[in-house]
Amino acid sequence: MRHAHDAETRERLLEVGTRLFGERGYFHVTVRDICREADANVAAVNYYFGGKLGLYTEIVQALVGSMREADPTTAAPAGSSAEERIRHYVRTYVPRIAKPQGQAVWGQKLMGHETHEPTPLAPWIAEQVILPRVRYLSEAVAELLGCATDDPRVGRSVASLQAQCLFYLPSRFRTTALRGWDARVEAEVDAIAEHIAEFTLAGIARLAVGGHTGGAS
Amino acid sequence: MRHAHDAETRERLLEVGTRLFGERGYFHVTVRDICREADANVAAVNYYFGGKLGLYTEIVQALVGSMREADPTTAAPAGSSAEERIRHYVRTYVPRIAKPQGQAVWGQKLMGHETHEPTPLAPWIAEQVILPRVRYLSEAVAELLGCATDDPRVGRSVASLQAQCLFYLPSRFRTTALRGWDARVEAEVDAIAEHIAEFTLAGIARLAVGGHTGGAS
DNA sequence: GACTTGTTAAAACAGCTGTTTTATACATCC
DNA sequence: GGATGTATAAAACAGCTGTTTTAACAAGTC
Repeated sequence: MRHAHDAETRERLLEVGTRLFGERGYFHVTVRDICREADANVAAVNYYFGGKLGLYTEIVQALVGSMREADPTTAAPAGSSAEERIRHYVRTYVPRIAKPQGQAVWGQKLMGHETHEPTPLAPWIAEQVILPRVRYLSEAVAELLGCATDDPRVGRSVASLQAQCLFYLPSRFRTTALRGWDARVEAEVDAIAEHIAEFTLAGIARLAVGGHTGGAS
Repeated sequence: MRHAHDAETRERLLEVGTRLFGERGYFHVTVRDICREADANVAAVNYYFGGKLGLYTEIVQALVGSMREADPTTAAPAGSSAEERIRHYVRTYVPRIAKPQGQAVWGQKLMGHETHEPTPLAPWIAEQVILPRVRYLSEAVAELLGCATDDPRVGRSVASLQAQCLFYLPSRFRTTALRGWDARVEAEVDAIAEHIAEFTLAGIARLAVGGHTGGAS
């Protein structure tokens, strides 16, 4: 097994760590879990990464990087209308959230864990992943409403859209407590995405008609 | 020994436990934390409740009970229309979620924790709290759509509505990573509730026009 | 008095946590 | 060859976890 200048161990720790942190979140994974599955010694994590948080940091940075590359906000056809951009966002984002594949799985799941048990990296993650997304969506919504991006209706509509998408993040609760949820969602992802897009655009359209900003109507 | 302050320790454990479990979730609270704040011995939890899970169970049962009493689905004026019922639901539910007060705080927060780190009680909680709510909303939405409650559009619309409401559950992530989020939400709860109601009703209205069930358009 | 019963207190328990230490291989360079 | 540096392994570390044990205390009953 041993010796030979493998960078293999370090690599295996990253692989296994990515999967386990994604599955259970930072606090529910032990260094020993990772080392056992990676066929490495308990001390290996400290040797290569200076500690559990060091390993986690490197993993998160890699995942955030790959998530930014495949950002649904950068892939929209140039010159497309605001409505098209929103549809495109939902159509690519929802399937990625609901039944993620490859690397993206762990990135999405890890975001979910950070949501409810933030690590010291949470603020950085928010800045890297959330804010660009919010800015992009805000512009599209503001365009549809014909108002500035700091109009209260914009932020609330973006929240409504994002809330609907994130609702389909696989959650331990729905998996364990609502039998059949995961299977149904997975089978209907595309229809769900269409629903969210249609639902959201209708909501925005009504806000555009109403026009007010505060407690409208 | 039947003195007046007989049940005091037991009571204090329940009080402190409710608060701490609500704040941090089951797994992030230690028996020692509770006992320290309750001025009780470490062994007290086992003495009165048979263990940490026993204490948690009793707390959850009480909270679920109080949540069912104050259920927004039972308070709607009799004979009101489906649209009125939905508006009423959102108007009472969102403020309760976003800036909960009294006992309700911990009930809502605890639900949030169960979502991402379910305890053995999760299935029971789902059955007691989630399902009645879904059934109630499904009926109202089906009425608006003029279709059966098992129409795919119904479940998806209920999910869209519920997702928007739950989005405003105070989350550790948004509190720590998005400065100013909590304050803004708290100041604008009522406007946000109006937004969600309007947004949702518009979405449902469009689905009613479209009419299809699968990947509509 | 002794006995029981309900409650509290302190200590100890075994188990797991992240981390550190110590030792031992191997490879490379001088 | 010996020194140096890298990588692994095993053990030990101090700290915390939920739980259990043991003992003490107070009050009511005989």
